[in-house]
Amino acid sequence: MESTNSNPVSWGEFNFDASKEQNADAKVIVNTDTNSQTADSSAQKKPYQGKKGKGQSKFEKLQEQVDEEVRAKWELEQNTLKLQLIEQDTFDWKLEKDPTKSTLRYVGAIDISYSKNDDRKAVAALIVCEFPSMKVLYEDFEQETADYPYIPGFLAFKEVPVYTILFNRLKSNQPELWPDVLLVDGNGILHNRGFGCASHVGVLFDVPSIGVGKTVFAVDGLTQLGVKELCDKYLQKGGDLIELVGKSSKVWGAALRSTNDSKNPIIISVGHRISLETSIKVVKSCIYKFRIPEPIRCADLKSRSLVKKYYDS
DNA sequence: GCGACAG
DNA sequence: ATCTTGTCGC
Repeated sequence: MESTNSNPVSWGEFNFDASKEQNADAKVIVNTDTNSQTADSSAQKKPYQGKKGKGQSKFEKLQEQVDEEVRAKWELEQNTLKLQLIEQDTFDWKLEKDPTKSTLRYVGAIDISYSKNDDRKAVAALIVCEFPSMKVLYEDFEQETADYPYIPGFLAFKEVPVYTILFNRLKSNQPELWPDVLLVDGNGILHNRGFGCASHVGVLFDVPSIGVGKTVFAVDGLTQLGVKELCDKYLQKGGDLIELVGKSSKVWGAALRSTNDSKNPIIISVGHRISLETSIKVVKSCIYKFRIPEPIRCADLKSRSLVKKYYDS
């Protein structure tokens, strides 16, 4: 009867079993240091390797921080999980009042902030807000030491471990607050393999999810600058939203000018079990007075203040 | 082949 | 992601 979320969750060579976390009051920090840096682990992982040549681009340097083997494994993992991806509304709630359906009630959000002194030290936060009041009903956070640096195209593999802990704790402590929809900082299907962090998290935890980014991930001809130009042109006409259509004519997401005076748009893409149309509605409804949707902003503020408190003070 | 790449 | 200074607006 636990088919919704398997526990423990495993990906790649790792296993995370947050069910071990007994001291699970929300708003209580539990330090789960899963990586004991034993000198002789069988690991062939080479995180945070130093750079090599000097003629390399930033991108090459990033890419070389994990083995070919690891990247191949990650791509396989993404392509496998992608088989479960659903890009349409698969839930029984509506944003509007509807006698035959329930109303959207819980909007979740996750975010991670990193130490300025140590790339690996971070604090992740999980927030659940009541919709549409945006009142915070639940907040939890977790310190972590990341196994890998940020690799474009593989963001999920850096962030999912700590999210797993947070979601398992939510499930065991306050299952009634399980989010109807989850906002993830990062992209959903707007990704070079069509399976960004938001989709990854959505499939893994079987929750409708939406990717909300602050910049454009270049794919299928879409670029930060190109979208920027389109937005400027479109905004002159008074619009607040443009679809992100790639050279292949595929619609990858949408750029939304979320507030009247925001210079840059936010990038919305389908995560899992939701359509782009509904994703846009949800995100718009979660904008309070800032460019970033309130739940994500709360998670961001929370994790940012804690990472400062625990690592940079 | 080269360049471009969420957080 | 993180670091910066000032500046505009409620």
